[in-house]
Amino acid sequence: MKAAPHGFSVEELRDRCRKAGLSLTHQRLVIYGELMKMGEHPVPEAVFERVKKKIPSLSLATVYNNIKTFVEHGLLRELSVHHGSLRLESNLEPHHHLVCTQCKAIQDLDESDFEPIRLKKALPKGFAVHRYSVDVLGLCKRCSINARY
Amino acid sequence: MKAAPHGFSVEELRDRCRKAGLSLTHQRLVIYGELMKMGEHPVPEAVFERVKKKIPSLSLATVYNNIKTFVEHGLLRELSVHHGSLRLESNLEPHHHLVCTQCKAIQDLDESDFEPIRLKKALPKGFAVHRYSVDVLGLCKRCSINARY
DNA sequence: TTGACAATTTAGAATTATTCTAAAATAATA
DNA sequence: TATTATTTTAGAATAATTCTAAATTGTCAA
Repeated sequence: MKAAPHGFSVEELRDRCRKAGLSLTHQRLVIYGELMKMGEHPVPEAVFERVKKKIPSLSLATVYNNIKTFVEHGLLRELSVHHGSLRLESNLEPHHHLVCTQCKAIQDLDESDFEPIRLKKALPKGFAVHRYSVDVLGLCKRCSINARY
Repeated sequence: MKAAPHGFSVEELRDRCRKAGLSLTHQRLVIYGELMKMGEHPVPEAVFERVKKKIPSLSLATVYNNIKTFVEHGLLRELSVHHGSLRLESNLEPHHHLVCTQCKAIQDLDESDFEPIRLKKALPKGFAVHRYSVDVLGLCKRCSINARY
C-alpha cells in the first residue's frame, strides 16, 4: 500500500517473487522494506544493523543472500560495478570508461570522444567539482553473444 | 628517458619523490614502471605478480603501501571511489551521482538535470549500451572547508 | 664516504568484507 | 496437511587489505 521512496512497493516485491519462484519470507520482506526506506547508498552491514532491530535472529549471510537475489531480479542495483578489489588507473588524462557489467572489463574512452557534459541545474551550493566521469555501461561483444536469452 | 604509455616517466617519478620527500627505492621504481606498462586497470594483486618476477623478495604490503603513496601524490588514481564495500542503489530511476572523493558521500542527481550525453565517435562494434552513468566528482562543502590548503 | 636518522620493506598476524557449508526452519503447493 | 523446494542460520572459510615491529635501505650533512 504505502509506496517506497524509490517507486517499488512491497506489493511489487510480492509479485516479483511469485513470478520468479522465490519464496516470500519475512526476512526478505523486511530487508527489502528497509532498503527502500534507507534511500542513501548503504553498505550491507548497515542494512543488517537496521533489520536486526526488527528480526534479532537475523544472520548477516541472509542480508548478503537477499541483496544478491534482489540484484539478480532487478529490484536493486549495485552502485559500482567495481567493488571487491581496488582497480588502478594509470591514465591520468581526462577520460571516461566503457564498462562491461558482465565480465567487468573496462576500456578507456577519450574525453574528446564526448560532447561536453552539461548540467541544466546548479549543483548543491559549496560543492567543488573536480571532474566528470562517465561510465558507459553495457555488455561487450563477447558477453552479449553469450548472454542468456 | 623512455616515456610511459600514460605520460609519466621514471624521471617524473624521481622528481615527484624528491619534491615530496619520498625515498626513491628500487621497489617503488619497479612498481611504478610496471603500473605504467600495464595500462589496463589492474588490481594490486596483479601488480604484485608482475613486480615479483623482477624483485622476488617483494612483499604484497609494499605494493599496497606504494599504491597508496602514489595515489596520495597524484601519480595514480583509483578507478572507483567505492571499492571496499558494496554500496547499494535502491533508486532504479535513471540518475547520476554527486560524489565527494573525500568523505565518500554520494548524492543522487536526476537524469533530467543533465543535457543528454552525446558521443562524437562510435563505440567499439558489438558493445550493447545499457545506460550512461555520470559521476560528478569533487569535494562537498564540508570537505572543501576542511581541505588542507 | 661515512654515519646518523628517517623512510621503507618485510613476513606474518590481524582485520574486514564476503562466501560457503550443512543442518534446521520455513514457505509453496498439491 | 504432508511433501518438497527454498531459505535461514551460525560458524567456518576465503579474499582483500591493513597493521606491526624488526631489519634494511635511502638521504643528507659533515
